[in-house]
Amino acid sequence: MLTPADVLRAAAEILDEFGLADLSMRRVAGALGVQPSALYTHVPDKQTLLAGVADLILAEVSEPLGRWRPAMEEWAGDLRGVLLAHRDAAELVLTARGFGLSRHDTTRHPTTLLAAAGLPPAEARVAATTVLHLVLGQVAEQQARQVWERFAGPGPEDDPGAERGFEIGLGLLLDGVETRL
Amino acid sequence: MLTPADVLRAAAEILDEFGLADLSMRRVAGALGVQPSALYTHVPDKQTLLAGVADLILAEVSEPLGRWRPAMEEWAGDLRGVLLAHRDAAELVLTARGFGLSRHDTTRHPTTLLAAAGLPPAEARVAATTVLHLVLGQVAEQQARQVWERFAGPGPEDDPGAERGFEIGLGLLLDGVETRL
DNA sequence: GCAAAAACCAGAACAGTGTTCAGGTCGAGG
DNA sequence: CCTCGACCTGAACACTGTTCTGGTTTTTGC
Repeated sequence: MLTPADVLRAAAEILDEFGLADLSMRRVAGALGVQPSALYTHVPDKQTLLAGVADLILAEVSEPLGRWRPAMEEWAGDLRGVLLAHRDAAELVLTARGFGLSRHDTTRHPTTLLAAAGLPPAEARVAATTVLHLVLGQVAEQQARQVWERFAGPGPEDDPGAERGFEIGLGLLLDGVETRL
Repeated sequence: MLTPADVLRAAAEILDEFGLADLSMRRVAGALGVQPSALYTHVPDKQTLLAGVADLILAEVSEPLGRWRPAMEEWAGDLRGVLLAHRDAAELVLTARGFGLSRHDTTRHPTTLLAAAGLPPAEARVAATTVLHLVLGQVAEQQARQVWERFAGPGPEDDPGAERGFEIGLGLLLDGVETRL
């Protein structure tokens, strides 16, 4: 017998192994040894399935405490690491947020972190989502390059310039936050 | 007789009118009074078509000059306005950048702007792409909400909070740039 | 001017997609 | 016991992007 959690897990494994483009309902069904139509007893449609997988991934990022700046740096770095650890994760999260049926409130923790540091609530919320967009944008671009390199690339070079760029961009934004305190 | 520009224009019109989800090759062909297979004489595949439409949209944003900060604010605001003027434009540009076959170098102008202001070239490039990601992320989220509101929403409320959030986020980032000068 | 080549388009087809629907099987509740 | 509901199969629908065969038209080379 199948459960919604089984379907989610199977979809997440297919995502990691074959990527978002090859994540079809038929493939998920095949991995579970079942007919495609059987999935719809546990999942309303593909969009909510994808949103569930996105939430599953986002649940992996930790919620560090302490002084606001190192905590924010750690949170952003952890988010980046989690996204990079799953194939096409950034694009998935972006589109899942687009569907609007993601249960995971990604900006909750960083918002409280910045608000506790003394930033006005409205600015804290905006700053948190800005950090999120920065990370999502950078990782999406990096993973898109990885897709392209899967066709013609020589090997999986880790591209340290990407991490350096991430740190610089995040530093700029957090410096801007610091002027507001 | 058809030209590649005709196909691009038709695709752009369908995007504005029906959205990215309904932008199919068959629909573009239908709008041009032609069979779907006829498109492939002028366009190699759908991905490059979408990239071309994205470039068409991005070509609309102006390249203001002058003191770096107001110029950056104007550029970012113009980019946001152009993206908001075309349905699903943010998602389109994000995925088109993902394909990597977009001819338009979106960050060229803001990078030179910041470099001319005295920012080190590496930081200038990163800061420019960070602003781009900020705008793309915010607009993508806003347009995703618009898609959802097309089903259940009462009317197209313009949501001034989104523009306010954009200004705050951009201000934070540019303040961070200012500390680097 | 004429033959050869290229460009252009129609129509059918292929393999695949998400989703729905009519049956059938099986375990739990009244 | 027997019904009801959950669960799954298998077939089907309406699409999608793309390719191939063929025919027509235009351009090119001599």
